[in-house]
Amino acid sequence: MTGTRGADTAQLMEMLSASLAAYYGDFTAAAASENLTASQAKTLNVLRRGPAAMRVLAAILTCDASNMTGIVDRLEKRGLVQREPSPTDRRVKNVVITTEGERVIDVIRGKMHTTRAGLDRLDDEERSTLYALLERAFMQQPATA
Amino acid sequence: MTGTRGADTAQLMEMLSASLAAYYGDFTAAAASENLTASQAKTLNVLRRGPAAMRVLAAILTCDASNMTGIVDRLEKRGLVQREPSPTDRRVKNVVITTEGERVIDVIRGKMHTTRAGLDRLDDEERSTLYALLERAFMQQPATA
DNA sequence: TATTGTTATACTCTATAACTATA
DNA sequence: TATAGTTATAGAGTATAACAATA
Repeated sequence: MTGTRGADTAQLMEMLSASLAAYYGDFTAAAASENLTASQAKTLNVLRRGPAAMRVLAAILTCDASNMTGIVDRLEKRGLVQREPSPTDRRVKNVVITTEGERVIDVIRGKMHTTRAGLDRLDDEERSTLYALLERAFMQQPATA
Repeated sequence: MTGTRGADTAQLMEMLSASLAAYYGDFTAAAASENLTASQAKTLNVLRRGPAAMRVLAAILTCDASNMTGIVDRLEKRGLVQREPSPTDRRVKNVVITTEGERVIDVIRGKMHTTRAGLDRLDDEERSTLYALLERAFMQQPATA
């Protein structure tokens, strides 16, 4: 665990790439099993924590605002989210997840068996270490939060 | 680094999700700066290590074989890859990266400033640890390699 | 004037099904 | 029969530009 092998930047980026691809594949498959695309599931995942304006959603999903219209349209058509007018700014529409939407995203999370099995191979201390290292490397960008 | 905070599965999966978004956003932006989509750049990245048949590429990129036709078409039209007939099986076409393709994917890798800066925050031992943990968690799936 | 959300447009990615040429 | 690659098709994601309503 303290060796130097496999620690140069190129190899680490390859490992990150492969790991994140595995995670993303697991997420996409779980979403597909509920007939949702990855973008739709990601949107539900964000809304799971609370309502957000269209513009805010687009910023979080790093896509153009015009894309959110279609994504939210499809989620709304399936009754997984709802558009509500903002009380404070009549230009803004807040998107709210429905009870059914919460149910579906929770099911998807529960279906990420590959990721869960992988994380289960780590003990508590290793999981804390992994969390801390990812946080250091990815969550402290100067102006990307 | 040995604390227990932030180590439960749900939080760790959130951190993975956020890390993925940061990494993928960095990669996508770098690819876009060279007028390539993420799928096109990912294909070049795979071919950087050697030729591969259409079918094999599709398996690695986890998409249907029919998708590769279009992706490789566009890369070929820009002179970044070439289709070559397999000497051993006349059904198979091997896709080979060109010198220009190698140049472009190397440029893209070099432009992943956010990811590189993040990894630079870790010292050698931390990088080795991160590599080992990711390998344990994601690279030892029973039948997904 | 600037901003929010939408529409229109064009391109890319994606899976499914059907096709061809091989094996 | 089965497999490799392609084509046709349709749905979804994506960015750009232009627009109406609101700030």
